Amino acid sequence: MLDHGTPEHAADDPIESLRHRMRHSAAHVMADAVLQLFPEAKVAIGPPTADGFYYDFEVQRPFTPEDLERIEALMLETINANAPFVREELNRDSAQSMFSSQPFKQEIIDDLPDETTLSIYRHGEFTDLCQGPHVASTGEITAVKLLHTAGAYWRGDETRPMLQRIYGTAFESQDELEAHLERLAEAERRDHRTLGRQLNLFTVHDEIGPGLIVWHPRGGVMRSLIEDYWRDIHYRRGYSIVYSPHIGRARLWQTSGHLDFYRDSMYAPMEIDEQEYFLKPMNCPFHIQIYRSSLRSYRELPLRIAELGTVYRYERSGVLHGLMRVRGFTQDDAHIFCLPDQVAAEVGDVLDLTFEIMSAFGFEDYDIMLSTRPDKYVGDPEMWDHATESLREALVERSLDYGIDEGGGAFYGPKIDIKIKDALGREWQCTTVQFDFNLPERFGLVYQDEEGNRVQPYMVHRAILGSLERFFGVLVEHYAGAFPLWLAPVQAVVIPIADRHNEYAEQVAAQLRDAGFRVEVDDRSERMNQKIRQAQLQKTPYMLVVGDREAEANAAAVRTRDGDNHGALPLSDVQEMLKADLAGTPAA
RNA sequence: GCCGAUGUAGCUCAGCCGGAAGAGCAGCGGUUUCGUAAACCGCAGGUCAAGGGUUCGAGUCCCUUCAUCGGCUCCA
Repeated sequence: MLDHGTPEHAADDPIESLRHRMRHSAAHVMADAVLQLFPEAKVAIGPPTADGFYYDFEVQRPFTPEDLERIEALMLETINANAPFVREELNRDSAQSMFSSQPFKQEIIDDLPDETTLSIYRHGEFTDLCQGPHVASTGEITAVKLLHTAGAYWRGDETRPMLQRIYGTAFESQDELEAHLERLAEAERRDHRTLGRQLNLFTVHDEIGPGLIVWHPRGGVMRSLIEDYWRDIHYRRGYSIVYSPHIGRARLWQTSGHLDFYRDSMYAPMEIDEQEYFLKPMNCPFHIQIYRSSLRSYRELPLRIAELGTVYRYERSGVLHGLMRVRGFTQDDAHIFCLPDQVAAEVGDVLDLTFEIMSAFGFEDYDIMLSTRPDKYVGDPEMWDHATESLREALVERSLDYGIDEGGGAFYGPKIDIKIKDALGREWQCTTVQFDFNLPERFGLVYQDEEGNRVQPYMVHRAILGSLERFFGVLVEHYAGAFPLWLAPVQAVVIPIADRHNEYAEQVAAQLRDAGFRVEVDDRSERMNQKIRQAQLQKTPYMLVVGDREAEANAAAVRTRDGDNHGALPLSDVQEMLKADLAGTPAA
């Protein structure tokens, strides 16, 4: 097999480097086991990945869970045999004959540049084309586990054969492996699709259609809190907030180029008065029409037009995933039209805004990527350079670490993508800041400069949360459904101990509601224990237990969802406690 | 779209070799009025995803479609 390059950080970190070699070696041992059980199997590639390894095979029938058990058992035998990994270099001809029965290996050999030194690694009876590196012997694969199987195209190309991939992972100790499996289990417990149902936040329905979300009252409260905060901060940062329709005539999408280049992702047109209309897959053309609604002066720029714009895109059925990948979603979209000498400051402002917003939602770790001009591009190369420089400048000015994806920009402009890291360290793509040299040209955007010349403005497209649906999904998983007080759909539930306390419970709730809190009363004829359990399961931040003693004292016994019982507090103190909890949040 | 798995009550799931559709939770009715994570009794609830086929007989076997899940590819 082929090494696809050791990640640079792996070489620096001894543990990562060991894991990398161990997993790579485990992939060999797995292929060995598969060939013993399925001698007719054709092997493809089997690299280590960020947290494990896989190997792709072409086999007569897909692997079953029982197959995985047998393969894993055989792997353990090989590991126990502690067979050394032996590297050998060889020339192209002997490699070809060695792998004469392995067509994928032959293709790999054929595609390698002539000057490449071919090498193989052996352990026991098994030999694989491979650059290495590996551990010294199979016994050094300390803790290994096969996880699941999946289909995967040969070389990721859907016109090539579908292979069967087996995923597994390996660690330097059994403890580390178990910790990893525990992280996977924790991720499953946090799954926003499960929590979304349990906490009654949203659902998807067969009857409505795949990838289309309905937000329930509790999810709806949270969404409006997010939107309110978003609007407020955008107004304060000099954005104008607009609204645009969900459909537009074919001509608009013709001009924008979407019909030529994006049609596969658009919902089919509807015909009205012999005119074709399309559901919008993007908001840009509408914002551009706003820009074009008058002749713009340089004095008006920068013009920042923002919208929580709902778009519809046809996503292939196999890629839909809860809220993370849907067909109808709302982008927190904005388009900034500006002068050349405003570009750097505008980009910087977007970055600052991003970090402020993300931090409000508890995200503090980022992975930033700058993508530069690809081979095929539109627009003036000088404007490209200026734009790319301004992106870089904004990053450097803020001393931000960032990677560079050379040539990874869109055909219409360079961009910065920001991934946020959640509580489990998983990365989510949300924020994107992209220059666009295509649409201003297509729509003939201009402004009039000091000398009366009509000049094309710079256009920056940006979304910070990305889509409200995806961001909400990330938020659910980040907090595991235990939202901070300012976002919690129900901030406190009042729990009367017996029915005779219902009336007082309502008074408590009414007082807190007057103070602006979202409070419910659990007046079911159930025991207090049941009500507390329910509130815990709903991850309600505050439980206010009221019985005879509290009613007497105009108080409530405060329990927080971490299980702490704070005892009976006067209602005024309860309010203070909640207010203190809101300090430093957008609701403060 | 492709590979594989799955689809049974509102939810989570059992249902063996084809032979009378089940449980827990939720819901509803009643009893209970309780001090920090599940009171008790009862009732109701199903075109077994949809459509077709095989069979004396299909939740169970076969085909098609739809959806979901794990991936591939793509992406906010």
